[in-house]
Amino acid sequence: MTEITGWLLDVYARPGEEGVILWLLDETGSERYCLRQALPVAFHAAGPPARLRQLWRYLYHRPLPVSLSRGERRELFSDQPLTVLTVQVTQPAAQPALFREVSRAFPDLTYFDADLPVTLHHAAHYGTFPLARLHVSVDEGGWIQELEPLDTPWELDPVPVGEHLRLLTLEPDVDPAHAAPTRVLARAGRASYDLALQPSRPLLVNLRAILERHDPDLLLTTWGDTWLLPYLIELSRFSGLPLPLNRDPACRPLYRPERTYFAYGQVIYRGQQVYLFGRWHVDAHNAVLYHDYGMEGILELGRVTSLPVQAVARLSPGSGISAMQMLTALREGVLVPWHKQQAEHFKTARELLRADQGGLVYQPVIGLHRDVAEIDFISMYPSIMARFNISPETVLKKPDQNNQSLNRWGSSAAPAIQALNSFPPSQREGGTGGMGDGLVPQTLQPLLDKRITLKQRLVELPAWHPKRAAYKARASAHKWLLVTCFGYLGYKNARFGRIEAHEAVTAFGRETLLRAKETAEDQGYEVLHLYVDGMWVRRPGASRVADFQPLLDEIVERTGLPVALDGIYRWVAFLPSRLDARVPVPNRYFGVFQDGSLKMRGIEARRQDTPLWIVQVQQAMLDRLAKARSAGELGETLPELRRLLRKAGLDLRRGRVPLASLLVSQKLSRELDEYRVPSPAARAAAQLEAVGKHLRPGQRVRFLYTLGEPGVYAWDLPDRPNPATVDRRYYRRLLVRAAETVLQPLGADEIGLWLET
DNA sequence: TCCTCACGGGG
DNA sequence: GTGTACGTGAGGA
Repeated sequence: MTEITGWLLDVYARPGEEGVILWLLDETGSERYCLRQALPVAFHAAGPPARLRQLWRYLYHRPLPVSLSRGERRELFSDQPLTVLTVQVTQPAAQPALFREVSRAFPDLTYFDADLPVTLHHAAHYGTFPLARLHVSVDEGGWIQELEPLDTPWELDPVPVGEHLRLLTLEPDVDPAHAAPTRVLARAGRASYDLALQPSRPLLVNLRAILERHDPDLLLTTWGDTWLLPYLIELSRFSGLPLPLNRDPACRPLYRPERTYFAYGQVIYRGQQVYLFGRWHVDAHNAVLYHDYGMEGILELGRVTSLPVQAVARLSPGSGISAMQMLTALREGVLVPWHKQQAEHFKTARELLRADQGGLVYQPVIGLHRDVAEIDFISMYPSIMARFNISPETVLKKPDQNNQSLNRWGSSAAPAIQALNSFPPSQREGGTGGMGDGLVPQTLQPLLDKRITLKQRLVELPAWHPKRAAYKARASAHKWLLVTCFGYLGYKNARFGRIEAHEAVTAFGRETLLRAKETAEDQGYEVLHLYVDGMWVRRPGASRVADFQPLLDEIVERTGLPVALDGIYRWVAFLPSRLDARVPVPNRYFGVFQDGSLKMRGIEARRQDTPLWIVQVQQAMLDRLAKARSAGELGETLPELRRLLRKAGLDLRRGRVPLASLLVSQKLSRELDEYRVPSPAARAAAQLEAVGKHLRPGQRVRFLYTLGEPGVYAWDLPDRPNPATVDRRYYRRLLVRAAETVLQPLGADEIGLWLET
């Protein structure tokens, strides 16, 4: 028997084999072990007893060894235990095919635990997760006989794998979507190799030598999913020269096709993916939010979701939160439904009318305000779910029927909302994440706790501290999980979703914000604006953090939810609608905090489709405003802003603005033939289509506005655009518009005239 | 004036 | 392997 202590890299099932494969990195960092372990994987079927007996006979006579048993299980939405037929296999890799067959032969039965990733079974069974510290006992045949996890996903400072994790980066010299790469740069530790792509023989020989010499645990590429790995694999196949991208020789790289889907209110494109076995492949350009939280965030997501690192890198946070909920269910012995078969409860017409209210949004007081404090609820919706135990299975439980007091929403409000008034938040029990909580709050609570601790650490650590960046990335990864968790409640295909729970959360949110508003008004504040989970308040004489502390404390007392002072503005400007200057809009504003930092929302500089040059000019103007010590000094900045703008106008006229800074980048929302009105982005995409470059919905297209038809020039066309064709008047309009946004609150008008000489 | 299309928010 | 809100602004018919 061999004893090994180390970090878990991966768990997966090999076709045709018993149990699962585990890759372990030992604690000295010198060895990688490929081990095997038994893992029983089971799914359950429920239905009429006669049909279950038929299924039993059907499975009994099949060649694949399965063990069948009858039993009772808990189903989330029912108080009664459910009788199920449990089908267990010893070859986890065989389960998907077996289940497909069964569900086709017996489509009338209800299935549970049927389509879970094998890592979830392993996590639920053994308490594992990627990069978990494990102690294992291994027999002579390489089978794990005992496994003991030495930490949990909730460890704030797990023993760092750090330098032990060997990294190889591969990077082509140019973006393959725009030009044909000629070289690829490989780096491992201090070594770096510049390899020519042609001729291919030495390329493959060298790459193979590099892979064998460094034996990386992580292959970090740019465009590795969408181009480099498929290219190399094809090259290797064609030439017959082996290229050991996988560490596990028994497996071949796994391809997943490109796809386009709709989520978060927009079309999202995810390129083709290449998964490796025995080592991780992450393509920084095809990974979700890589720019936001990087590898550190991906590893954190792996730890808390227990999904494989290669998967979390490419999955939306929605699947992460979904995996966590399934894990909670598995551990609690609650059945995980196959797909989502939970229909919304029938609604009366009146209920439909009030349904689907979102967050509370006020119209701000237009104009410039000084000494305004912004108070935000921390992770408001997740906090509400945890605090008030809102979960798909708890939300329809009848509240105390004796209490018939009318609430703000009238008598048609959902029971959960009545419960809100029956139980003032500050007195209500529960929501502690302990036993007896709903599935969703139980899943959320440790996440909320960990995120808050991470953020506390960030406040305590000095700016130079080396751990800061990692904490920041991890906190950011958590943020996304928490944000999507709320949306997932209302998603019709979520396994553990229910629209009523979603509505209950927003109802609690509105009530919470209203209580905060009342609290502020009771303390003599003027409330300038409310937005979903934030509040802007002002009171003469209150301008320091300590002045607002009593208000914060009282809000926590009255709502039961955590709040934070986002900051105190020296001044903040709420902008009017462009279409009607008398109408305020809820989310267009900018301001400067007391520490001199800027905050802006909804203006040009925040938009992804604003040309870089426009962003830079607007940002420069805002930076200048931020230098004013007080709102009173803002007027004095006008001459300098005027100079800035004139110079920008002159740069444009004289052709001194780099074309690349004038590029607009927009996402295609549909296939080209589906446009009823061809948008500029669609016209640019059509130009690319004409030269054989097809773009899918969700992909970005970069273009310039040009004179004449079709009015745009796609940046990725083979020929460089002629600078003389740039539509300068159009860019001038964009410039004036962006300047107006900034200057409007200062009372400056006729901005266009500033550009005349 | 109406229609279509693209973007943001969270921290 | 997944969140089909909702409002604003821009541009063209």
